Amino acid sequence: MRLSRYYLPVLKETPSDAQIASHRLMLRAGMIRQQGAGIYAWLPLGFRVLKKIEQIVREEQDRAGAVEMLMPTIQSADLWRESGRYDAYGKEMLRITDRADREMLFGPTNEEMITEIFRAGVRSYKDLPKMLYHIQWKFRDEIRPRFGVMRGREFLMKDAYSFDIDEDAARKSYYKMFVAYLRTFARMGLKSIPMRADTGPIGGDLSHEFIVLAETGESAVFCDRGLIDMAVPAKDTDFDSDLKPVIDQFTSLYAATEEKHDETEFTAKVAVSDRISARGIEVGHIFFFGEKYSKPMRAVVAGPDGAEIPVQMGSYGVGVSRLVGAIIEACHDKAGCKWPMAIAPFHVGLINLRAGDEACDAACEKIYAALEAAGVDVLYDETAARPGEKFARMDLVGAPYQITIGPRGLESGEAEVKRREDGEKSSVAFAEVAAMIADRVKAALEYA
RNA sequence: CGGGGCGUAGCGCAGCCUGGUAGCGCAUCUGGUUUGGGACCAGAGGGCCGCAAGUUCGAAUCUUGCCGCCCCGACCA
Repeated sequence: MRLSRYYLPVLKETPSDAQIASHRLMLRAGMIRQQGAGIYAWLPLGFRVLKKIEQIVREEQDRAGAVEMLMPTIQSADLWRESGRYDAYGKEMLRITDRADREMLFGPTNEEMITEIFRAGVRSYKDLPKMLYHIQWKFRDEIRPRFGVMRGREFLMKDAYSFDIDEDAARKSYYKMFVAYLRTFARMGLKSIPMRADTGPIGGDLSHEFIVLAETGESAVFCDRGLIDMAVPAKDTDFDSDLKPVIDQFTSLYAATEEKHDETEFTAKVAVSDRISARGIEVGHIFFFGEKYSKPMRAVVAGPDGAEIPVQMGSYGVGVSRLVGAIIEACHDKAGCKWPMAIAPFHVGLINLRAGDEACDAACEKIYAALEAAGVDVLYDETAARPGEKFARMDLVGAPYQITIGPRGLESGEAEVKRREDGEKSSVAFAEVAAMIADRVKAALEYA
C-alpha cells in the first residue's frame, strides 16, 4: 500500500479523552474514530488488524470442529420471552421497535437464537454433537463504556455454541474450545491464562475466563507463575483425541480472578516466589450451562430409548474487537504499537527518505514490488514529508520491520533495516534486503 | 444510575470570574530556504464559541432548560 493513497489520519497530539495506552495509540495511529459513547468506526489501519484477528479466531474454531454461520444483529423480543431473559436482561439490552410497533432488540448475545435454530433442525441424539459459531457485532448498552474498544457498547465477538446429549459429551466439547482458545491467543502473540470463573446457578468446574495480563486490565487476578510458561497445544492437535490431560495440566495450577479468588488457597498452594497478583484483560470466556435454554425453549432430541431429552449446551465467547486493544496493551512503547507479525496491519514499513529523487524512488519501487510479490504486506511511505516525521509515523503504525532507503545508504548500496520490537538496526545490501525481509516475515508467520 | 468535570478551528488549549461578536500552539494551503529522528522564514485559509430560550443597547462570557462526551463508583465479551 502506498501511503499517499491510504487513509491514515495520524495525530501528533493525544486526544484528551484517551486514558489508556491502547485507546490513545488507536486514536493517534488513525485506527479508529469515535462516533458516540462506546461506538467506534474502524478506519483502514484498525480494520486490517481486526480482520487478521478475526481470521485467526476463525481458523482455530474450524480446526476445533466448530462450524461457521452468521446470525443477524437484530432479534425479536418474542424469542427472548421464551427463555425469560427479555425482562431479566435489563437496560443493557438495546430495545427497538419497528414500523409495525413490533418489539425488537439489538442482540447482546445469541443463545436464544442459536437454540431456536438448532431445535428446528435436530431431532435425534444421532445428530449430536454439534458446535456452531459466528462472528458478529453485538451491542450492550453498558452503563459506562470506557477504554476505547476494550469496553465499547458495540463490539465484535465470536460466539460458539455446543450441543451435546449429556454432560459427559458436553465436557468434551468444552475441552475442545479450551484448547482452541489457548491456541488462538498464542497465535496472536498473547499469553493467555485460563482462570476459573463463576459458573452461576449450575455449578461445577466448567467455566473459565481467558485472561491476558496487562497493567491496565480491568480485573485483579491471581495465579501461579508456572502458567505463564506452559506450552500451548500444537497445531496438529487431534481435537477428537482425549484432551483431558491438557485441561488438567492447565487447571492444575492456581489461577483465579478477583471474584473467585481464595487467598487462603492461594497462599497454601502457591509458593511465594510463584505468586502473581496482577491485573488482567478478559479476552475469552467459556461456559457450560446445561439445559438453561434448551429446557424452556424445548430444544430436545430423542435419546436411544426414544424419550425426549433437552440438549446440554455451552457457549464460548471471544472479544474480537477487544483483542485489538488487548494486544496493544501488551505490545507497545512510547512511540507506538509493536505488532506481533501474525496480526500486524502491515508486516513492513518502507520509508523513502527522499521521495522525488530518482535513485531513491527507483530503489524503493524495486523493493516494494519484490515484497508485494512475495506476499508481504507493505506500507510504502513515498510522501514528501521530512525524515523525522516519517520515522515517527512508522513507529506509531508499528510494523514489525522498517526498511529505510535514503541517499546516504544508497551510495554504499545498503538499506537500513529496523526491527520495531527492540529497535535493533542493521545495514543490509540493497540487492538482498527484499528477499531477506520476506523470509523473516514468512518465518514469523509460521506458527506452532 | 449516583458523584465530579468538560463542550471555543482538524488536534491540544486560553478567553468566561469582572458582557463590547474570538485568540495561541500544532496541523492545513502558497512561495522560498531546507532535508537520516516530528525544520526555518514570509504570507494565507479555516469558528451559527454544543443547541434552545431568557436577561441586556450588546452574550463565548450571566440565567434556565436540553443534548453530547469524559473521569470515579456499582455492572460487564
